[in-house]
Amino acid sequence: MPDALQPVFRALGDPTRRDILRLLGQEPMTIAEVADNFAMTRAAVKKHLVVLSDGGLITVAPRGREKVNSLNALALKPALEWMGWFDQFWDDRLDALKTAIEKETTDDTGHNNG
Amino acid sequence: MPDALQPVFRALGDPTRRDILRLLGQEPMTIAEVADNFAMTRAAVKKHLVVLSDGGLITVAPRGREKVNSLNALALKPALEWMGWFDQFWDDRLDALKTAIEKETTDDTGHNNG
DNA sequence: CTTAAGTGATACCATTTGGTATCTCAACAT
DNA sequence: ATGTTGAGATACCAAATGGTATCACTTAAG
Repeated sequence: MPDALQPVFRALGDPTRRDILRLLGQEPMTIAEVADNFAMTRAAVKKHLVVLSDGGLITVAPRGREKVNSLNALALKPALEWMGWFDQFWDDRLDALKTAIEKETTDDTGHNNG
Repeated sequence: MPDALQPVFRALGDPTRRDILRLLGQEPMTIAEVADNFAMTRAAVKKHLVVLSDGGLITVAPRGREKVNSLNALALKPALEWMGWFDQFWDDRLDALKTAIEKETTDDTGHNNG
């Protein structure tokens, strides 16, 4: 898959969807609850939720006749890591430091602490 | 400005534009040089470059009759910082640690969540 | 069963988007 | 001056996008 993070960036490309993510960061919500925070119909919000779900940014769980949408912030990591590639242009000194550290740890478990 | 980072996310929403950014990360290029790396016309690439420039992700400098496009990775920071808000959902333990440190200075009630 | 509430699925619309084709302008080489 | 090359500007097109309206389905409540 040449560009697996396209659905993520695609989902982040709309301000309403970014707002929805922040909203769901507070607490899981049904479609109606989410839609109550925006000046558009439930159907429109639902479309945004589909795009978000398509990008893996939210998970949807049925609760009776409702659908509870929960944030899955972990899906943001690929996009964040893609951006991380550009760190080298922000601060070369810090990048040199990281490179030096990486040379010491030839382990490939991919531990990524901040 | 309610959403100043919209142009940035908008620019990142297209895979071609993300590829262009990586490409310009190697070295500044003219429009023709950039277009030489994609299976589309110069005009199409130019449009992408306009979007990227609109998001501040690249800078354009004339050199003779050519236009040299250079990466401006610093413009990614607002988007990165927006994503940083979701760090709290990635690693609760780290967040709890940070919270604990903050509590040391405020001497709040010892309300610990498991 | 009947009714209401929450959701899913279409159909439809206006606008944006990604792309090409084409023309013109500016700069370099001869 | 002339021809060539890089780039800007338009016009144009097909497809995607964001949104509404509407209807069907499912679940909860009487």
